[in-house]
Parts: sequence; C-alpha cells; structure tokens
Amino acid sequence: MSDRVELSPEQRAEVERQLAVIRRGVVEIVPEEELEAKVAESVRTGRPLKVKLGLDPSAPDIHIGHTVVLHKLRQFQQLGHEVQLIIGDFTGRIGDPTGKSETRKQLSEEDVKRNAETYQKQIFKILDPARTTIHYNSAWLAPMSFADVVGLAAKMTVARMLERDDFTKRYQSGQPISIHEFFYPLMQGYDSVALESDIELGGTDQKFNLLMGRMLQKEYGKAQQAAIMLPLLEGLDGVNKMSKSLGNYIGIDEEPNEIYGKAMSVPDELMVKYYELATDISLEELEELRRGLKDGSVHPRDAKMRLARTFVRMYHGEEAAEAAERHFVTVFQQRALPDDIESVDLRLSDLEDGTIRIVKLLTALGLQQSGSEARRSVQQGAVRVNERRIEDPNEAIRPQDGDIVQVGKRKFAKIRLV
RNA sequence: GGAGGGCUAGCGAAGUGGCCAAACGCGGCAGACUGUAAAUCUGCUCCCAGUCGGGUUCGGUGGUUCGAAUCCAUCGCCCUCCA
Repeated sequence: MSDRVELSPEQRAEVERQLAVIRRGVVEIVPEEELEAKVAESVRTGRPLKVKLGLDPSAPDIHIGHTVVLHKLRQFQQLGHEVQLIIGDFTGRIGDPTGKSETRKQLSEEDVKRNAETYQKQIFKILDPARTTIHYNSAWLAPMSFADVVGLAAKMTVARMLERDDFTKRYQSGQPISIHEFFYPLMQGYDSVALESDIELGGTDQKFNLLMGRMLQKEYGKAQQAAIMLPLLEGLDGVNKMSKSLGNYIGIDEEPNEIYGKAMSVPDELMVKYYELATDISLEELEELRRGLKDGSVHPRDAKMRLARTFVRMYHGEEAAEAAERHFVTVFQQRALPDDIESVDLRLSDLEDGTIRIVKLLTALGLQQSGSEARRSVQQGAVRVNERRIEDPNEAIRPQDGDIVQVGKRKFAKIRLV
C-alpha cells in the first residue's frame, strides 16, 4: 500500500496499536491487508471507520453469546470508530429464513419497533450510544421495485448461493429451500451497499453473508468492506452454540442471581473461552488466569465464581455482583436458606381444620405444577418445610404464617396466610 | 399433472390388533457425592388419586373389532422423486 509511506512514525504506531486491539479474539479477517489499509487511511485522515452489525429483530433478548460481537464493536468505538447497527425490520417482516419447519412468524411494525427499543436498552449496556447509529433496513429495501430486486438477484448465481454451508447441507439431504431464502444473504449484503460500510462483523457462521456484502459493494461500484469473523460461543450445555431456543443461554437482562447461577453451570472447559470472549477483563489478566488454571494455583471453582461475579458486575453493577455471590454461597454451597425468600399467599379456605396435605400445599403455593409432580418430589425427598424433610406425600401440614417451604435446591416460598 | 414417503409424549425416534401410558436417546426434575446450578452415579419424568385405583393420549373425524398408536374410510398438513 503506497499510502503507508505517508504515515508519520506516530501514525504508524497508532495503526499497529489499533490492529492489535482489533485482532484480539478474532478468528478470521478477510482480507487482512485491506483492513490494515483501511485503518491506516483512517488514522491518516482522521475519518472514523464505519463498522456494521446486522441484528435480527425477532428475538430481542440479548445473551452472552451475542455480546461477543458487541464487545468487539465496543473496542472499535474505543479506538474512535463508528458503529452502524442495522435492525433487519424488513427481513423480519417477511419471515424467518431458517429452514426449521417452524411456522414463520411475521412481525408487525409495532413488534419490530418494540423489539428494537428493547434491543437498544440492552445493547447500550455495552456500546457507546454517542458512537452508534441505528438504521432500519426497510428504509432502502422497502422502496425497491421488482426490477430492482431482479437486478440484485442477477448479480448472484445459484451455484454460488449453494456454496453456503447450510444450503449445501439442506440441498444434499433433501431438505427444502425456498427461493425467498436466497434473498436473505442478498438483502443483508445490500445493506452494506446502502450504508457504505467499511467493516462488517459477524460470527464465523456469517462468513458467507459478510462476503456477500463485499461482492455486492463491488458490483454497485462501492468500496469493499472488510469482514471480521468472531468465534461462536457455546452455550451452557457446552456443545451447541448459545441460543435462546436451546435454552442454554445467559441473558444480559436476567436477574443477578440467575446470571450468577447460570454462569456457575458453565462447563469447566469453557470457562476461559467465556472470559476471553464475553468479559471485559484485560488480556494480561486473562493470561494470568490461564496460567493459574494450568499449573493448579487457581482453583477452578474460584475462577468460575469470579466469572459469574464479572458477568453480574457488567450488567448489574458491583453491588449486585457481591449480593449474588453471597446468595449463591449460602444457598448452594452451604445449603442454607436464602434471606430473600418470596412470600406467597395461602388462602385459609384451602385449609381443612387448619391443615393441608403436603401435595396440595406445594401446588397451592405454585412451587409445583401438578399434583403428580408434587407427589414425585416428596417421594424423592426434595421437599422440606421449615428445613424438615417431608417424606409422606399424604402428610398433613399445619401451616403458620412465615413457614418456609422448599422444593429441591432452588425453589422456596414463605407462607403468608390470607 | 403423476408416483411415493410421512405426521407417536418438550424434542428426536421405536412400536404395525391385546403383554402400550407406549422401548430408547436427548432435554427437564430430584437424590447422592463434591470443587459449583461443573463432572460422575442413581431415581423420576401425561393427568387425577390418603399410594387401591381411575381418566385422557399416538395429525383431525368417522368406522371395523370383545379390544386400535396399530386395520378401513375420509379430511388436513409436511416431505421426496418424475414432469
């Protein structure tokens, strides 16, 4: 790149600094040299780079898995660049592209709006609003005529489309692929054309779509974006990628105790990856931790507790983090009762002569869904009243105000007679 | 337009007239253990029921039969192949 020679030594150092930050945790950059040139150009001219991220408006609950990309965006912002968030409202209104047979839910305009607001509230726990612009892709996709659409489609071939991994798999295994699904990559790619993005971020599974943006930008005579791919974070099961539908996620909007507890159920092997991709701890701290775990000087449990604390701290603050840890220690390590047990109303009319059978009590308090379930729990020794284990499902209890009823390790209720 | 395959509990998947509330796996819940809601092991996992027993399930409806998830008819939905 000839423009390199124009950089002063300070500027060159700045470029190197930025690249070091950008590369951290990244799986792949395509193409690497172009990204370097873009950063160099930005440093030389002082023009911030436009970094794009597309969001699907159908599932507004952000979880730790999503934050991998968000943290990277945050780093770009700290380097002085700008983030373009695209709410895929147009895409969302047409329907879900994934081949799963689920009936596709079409989102109304209000749905999209509501989801987008929820999104923003959560996203700005990580991103800097001052360096973020939000775009709705219906702004440029909705006005396109059929001729425009055909023109867009003409820039792609079926063969190339089928190169995409999941299309290949589905095609070979005889799974259906609707024509309109071919349009999703095109639409996402066209977003980059419309916004003239310099860089687009995504998980490794987004490679095809990110490259589509590059290709279309070229076709439309624009500068081509660089694509940065980040690893996918496995969920709590340690196998599948974190996703809401699989239920193996930690939502950043969840209650502190919930976040803490879920973090504690992260498989040991994944701990470091979680630290690396989803927390804001420094690279030095990360290295230290890695070493400690390896040579045995750091106890895995302590490392995991710190991870849990870090998550709660990032989304609820230091105080909440400490409270969540105390809660966890008393309830799960010491098997003691937590100090914040919820009071549940028990109607006197449910009692007979002041007593109620344990099975009925559990369902009346909402601790169990059905009588059968309650019966099972009792038989398995999971039920305690005022810390006394109940073993007979037919045992009659004489409930008093303030009695503590417990099922398993996680469900508690304090009786309030009404 | 033609030919064929399928629809079973939260999911995947066996079962093709009674021994089927329905194998098995996953998931979920509980217990034990512990370093944690990790790992491992064990049990439970349709509903009602003072534990006997009863009720409702196998895409929908209607039949055949002493008896149907299993057979027949019909409707719906999904998929594949040929054109």
